[in-house]
Amino acid sequence: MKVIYLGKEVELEDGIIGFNAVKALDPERRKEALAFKVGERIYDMNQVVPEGELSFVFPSDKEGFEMMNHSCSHLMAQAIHHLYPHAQFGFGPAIEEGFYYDVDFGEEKITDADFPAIEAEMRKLSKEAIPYKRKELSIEEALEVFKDNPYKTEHVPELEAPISMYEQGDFIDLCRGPHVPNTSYLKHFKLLSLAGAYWRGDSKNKQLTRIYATCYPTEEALKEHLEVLEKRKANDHRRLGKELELFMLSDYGPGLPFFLPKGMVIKNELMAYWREVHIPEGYKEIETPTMLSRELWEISGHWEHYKDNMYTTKVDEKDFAIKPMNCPGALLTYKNSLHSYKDLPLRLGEFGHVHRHEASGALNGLFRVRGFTQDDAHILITPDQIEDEVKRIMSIFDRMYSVFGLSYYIVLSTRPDDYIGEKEFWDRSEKILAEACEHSGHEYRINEGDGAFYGPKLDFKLRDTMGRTWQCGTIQLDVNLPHRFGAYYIDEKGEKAEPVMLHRVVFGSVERFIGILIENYGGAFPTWLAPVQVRLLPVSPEAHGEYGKEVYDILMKEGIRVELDDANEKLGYRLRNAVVSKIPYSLVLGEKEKETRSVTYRIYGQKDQITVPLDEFIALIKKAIKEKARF
RNA sequence: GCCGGCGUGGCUCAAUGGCAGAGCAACUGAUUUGUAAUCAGUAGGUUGCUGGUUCGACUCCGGCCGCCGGCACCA
Repeated sequence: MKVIYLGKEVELEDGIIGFNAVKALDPERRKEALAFKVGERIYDMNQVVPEGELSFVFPSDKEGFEMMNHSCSHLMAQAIHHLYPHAQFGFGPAIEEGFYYDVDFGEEKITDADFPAIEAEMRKLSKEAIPYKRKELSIEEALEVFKDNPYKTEHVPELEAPISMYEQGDFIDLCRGPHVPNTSYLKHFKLLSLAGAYWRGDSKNKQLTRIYATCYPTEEALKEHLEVLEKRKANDHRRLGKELELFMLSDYGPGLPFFLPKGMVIKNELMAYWREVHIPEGYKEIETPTMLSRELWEISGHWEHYKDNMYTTKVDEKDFAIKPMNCPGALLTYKNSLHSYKDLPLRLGEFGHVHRHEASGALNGLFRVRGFTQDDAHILITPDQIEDEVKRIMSIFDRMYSVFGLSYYIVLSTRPDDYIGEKEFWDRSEKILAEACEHSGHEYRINEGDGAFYGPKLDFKLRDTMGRTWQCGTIQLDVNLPHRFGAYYIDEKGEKAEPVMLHRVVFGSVERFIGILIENYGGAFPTWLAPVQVRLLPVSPEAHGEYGKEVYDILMKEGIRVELDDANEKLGYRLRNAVVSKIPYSLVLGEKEKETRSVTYRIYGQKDQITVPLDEFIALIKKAIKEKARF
């Protein structure tokens, strides 16, 4: 039999299994190979090698890592099976940085204090080098094997026969495979956390206990990963927000962030930047009320569909709701005057402070809050302006995200089952959005059927320190709301026509975006965003404090955010404070500087001391601010 | 909302049934400082709230609130 190996044709005996193939082709690494791959499919080492392009999977490969973790989830399940014989197993897949298994422990309560015992049992089983044996059964046979497990019993009939199983000693599990040859390949693992997870992700179902864990090829790699997890915590925006006094949260208003003076600087700078970009793009800024009457929310449909998430109140026997979205208000402003097709696109921007009663368990720092500011805009266009407008918006997104050095991916959500409007409108819009994604040069995915009932949408996802992704920007097409509000424009023929509305946000929630930025910069903001841009440090406050005050006044007048630290402390101490506060520029002012009207600056994260005339420093920092450069 | 964990001075953490403590920060004084922590002193807590068990509760138990990790949610 001939196979292609490393681009060359090689001869292997017919019916050879993976173990023997690696022995023949790559004898040095034969003990490391976890599996072999022919074409796109991965096989266990004891399976017969079919014809095609052959390669081997090693622990260092992405596929190898995934396999190890998948096999490790079976190992963990076997250990749990030994310690908790009544435990029933749901699903246990590999995930990006490890694996989990959903387990029904019945009446038994499990806490992370039980982890060491499970790990110990896993280690014992690992030493026994129990082989993973693949079996293929009919549906009836599989149901017989799992007759006591309601979860597998539910799952088996949904699969196509033959049903593959993997048996390791006294434990058997339903599984597509492939797996590492035996449990001794898994030595460096750790159980990480415990969580409740609904069976099949449906909150109507029973909640199982999910155990998250991870497995690495070597002890060093595992250690390294655990260190990464620790380091990520140091960049957590909640921690940095507290340390740097950017924002706070109070028990008096869960999910309702307070912006402290330093955080407010960032928020204001972001809004200023937003205007700087949008006004020349033809956006007009509006402001609509925070609270509007029930009748309005009935027209928009929110009263019926979104009431559980709205804060409502009764005034003079009349129901009001605090806005969870800005669209109805924006449409009222649109309807305030008559519009011709010549007015379109009409771009109405608004920093709208909305409130939504999110589930208590969903709240998370600035990422998920109950009150937040959307950098919203509602754009009213004719149906044939969709393409052009979407492209314009995407170029704004690209421009703005790149200023922050943020990478993102796009998700296109298409027509759901319960859509409204013409199917043709949907097809055309989806095509336009998909093309826009392709031209953007960014990674994009399609979420089939996940669009809103009123139109397809593009979501822009940014990643946080912990590797979680958060929706920030979005572009949504909407044919519903303009219709419900009876919005129209006069077309070329002098007839009334219904506009299409685009909802779009770049930051999404300014609060969430700030959270992402805090983590992205590790709290060390570029000069233009830094709450304090310059800290002045007179060498001796007594001798040089006067010059310090002079420089302070000059920089203040130039609009630079400056602080003077003339505390009665050594220079080293005050410099350290400036560094810990992550201030971009620390300026040392001593005898030399005083005499020559100069400053000696040191940039955050660098050790160089550079002395320049004061005027020159002002010019260089202003340039950095103007260009939104880091320094 | 659900599962599990957690809640101690402004911050980070200790004390596990027996007198609530440390470091940092704050304040006072000395020192007058040249690139990541000068020294000494002072003050600061009804241990999230609430009910119970106990001679005695930060510690054990119940309820509530909040936070954290997930799940669900995010038209």
